[in-house]
Amino acid sequence: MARKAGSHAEITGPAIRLAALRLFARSGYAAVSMREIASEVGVRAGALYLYTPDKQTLLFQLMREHMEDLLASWEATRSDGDPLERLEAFVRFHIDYHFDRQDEVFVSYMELRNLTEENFAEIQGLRRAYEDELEAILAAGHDADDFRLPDVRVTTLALIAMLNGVITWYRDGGRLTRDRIQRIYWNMTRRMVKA
Amino acid sequence: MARKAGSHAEITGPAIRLAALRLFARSGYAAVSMREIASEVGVRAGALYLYTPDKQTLLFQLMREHMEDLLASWEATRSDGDPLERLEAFVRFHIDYHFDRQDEVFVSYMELRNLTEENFAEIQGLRRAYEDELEAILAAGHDADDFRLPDVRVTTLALIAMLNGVITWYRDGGRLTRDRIQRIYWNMTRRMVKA
DNA sequence: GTCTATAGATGGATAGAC
DNA sequence: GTCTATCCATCTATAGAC
Repeated sequence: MARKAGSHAEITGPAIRLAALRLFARSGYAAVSMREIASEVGVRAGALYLYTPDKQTLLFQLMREHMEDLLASWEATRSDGDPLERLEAFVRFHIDYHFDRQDEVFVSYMELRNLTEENFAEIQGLRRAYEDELEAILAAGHDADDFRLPDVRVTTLALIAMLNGVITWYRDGGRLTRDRIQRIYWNMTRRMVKA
Repeated sequence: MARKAGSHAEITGPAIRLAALRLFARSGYAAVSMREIASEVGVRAGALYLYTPDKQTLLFQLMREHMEDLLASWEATRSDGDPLERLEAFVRFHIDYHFDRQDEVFVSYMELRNLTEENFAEIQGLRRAYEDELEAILAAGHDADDFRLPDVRVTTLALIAMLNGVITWYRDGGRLTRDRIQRIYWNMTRRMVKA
C-alpha cells in the first residue's frame, strides 16, 4: 500500500473516507486509530490531517453525508398515491438503500454515542426527519382508515427497527434474493398495518 | 467516592460489574478506561485486577451472565399451550425483561464486535439459543396453520429486531405505560403472524 | 501532498508497600 | 484488599523537512 510522496488529493480524500467507514463499521470508532486508517490508505497518519481537522470530524462528516444522502434519495423516490402504495414504496426503498450502504447504516446507528453533543444533535435531527417521513405515511393511512394502528408513533419506531434489522443478517449471495426479502418484509408490514 | 484501605470484597466485586455495565452502555467498551471504572467504584485502577484478569474478561462475563439470565428466565416463564398463547407470552416476557435490563441488553448487542473470537462464539451461541425459542413457536404455529408466515426464519429475526427496538426509546415515566407498550407490540405481532 | 519525528496525554496491566 | 508508583505501549495531533 505504500505510496511515493507527491500529490494525490483527488484519490486520497475519498480513500480516507472509505477506509475510515470500513474500519469504523468493523471495529467501532473508539477502537480504530488514525494510524490504522492511514495504513489502509497507504499514507502516514500525519497526512490524514490534510483532509480532516480531527478524528471526530471525520466520523461526523461520514454520518452527516449518509443521513443527507438517505433523505435526498427518499425525497427523489417518493410519490403521491394512497397510503398503502406510499408505504410499500418506503419499505422497498429503505431495504434497497440499506443493502447498498451497510457500512454507512451500521456506523450511523452504532456511533451516535461517540459524537460530541453538538454533532449528535445534528445527526439526530436528520434521523428524526427520516422517521417523520414514515410517520406521515402511517398517519395519513390511519386518518383515511386504510390502516388500523394501535399507536402511530410506536408503529413508526417498530417498523424502522424491524427494517433496520435486515442489515444485521443479510449477506450477498445468501439463501434469499434481495427481491424475495423485500417481498417478505412488505408482506409482514402490510399485514401489520392494514385495517 | 474515595474509600479507606481494607477488605470490601463483598461489595467491591458487584460494584465493579455495575459500574462497568453502566459505563460500557453509556460510552462503549473501547471508550471506557479501567481508571474510569475504578473511579466510579471508589477504588484505584490496580484494585480492579483482584476481581477480573483483564478488561476483556470483564466485558465477556457481563454479557454471558446477561444471556444466561435471559435464557433461564424465559425457560422458567414459558408454558405449554397453543402457538398464539405461547407467542403472546414470549412478546410480553421479552419486553418486560428488556425494560428492566436496558444496560445489559444494550451492551450485549452493541459490544459483540469487541469480544475476542472465542468469547464472541460463546455469546453468539447463547443469542442463537434465545432466537431459537421464538423460532420454535413460530414454526409450530406455521405447521398448525395458526400463523401464516412468508418465511419462519426471517419472521423470527424481524420480530426480535422490532421488539429490541423498544429499549432505544423507552424511558420510565414517558407517554406510555409499560403495560400499554406491551399491548401495542402484542397487537402488532399478532396481526403480523395470524392466518 | 506526504514524510519523519516527536510532543504530550492516556491506555492496560503489574510490583511491592501497607 | 487497596494503594502508590510505574512500565511500556499506543494514541491524537503537530512541526518542519522534502
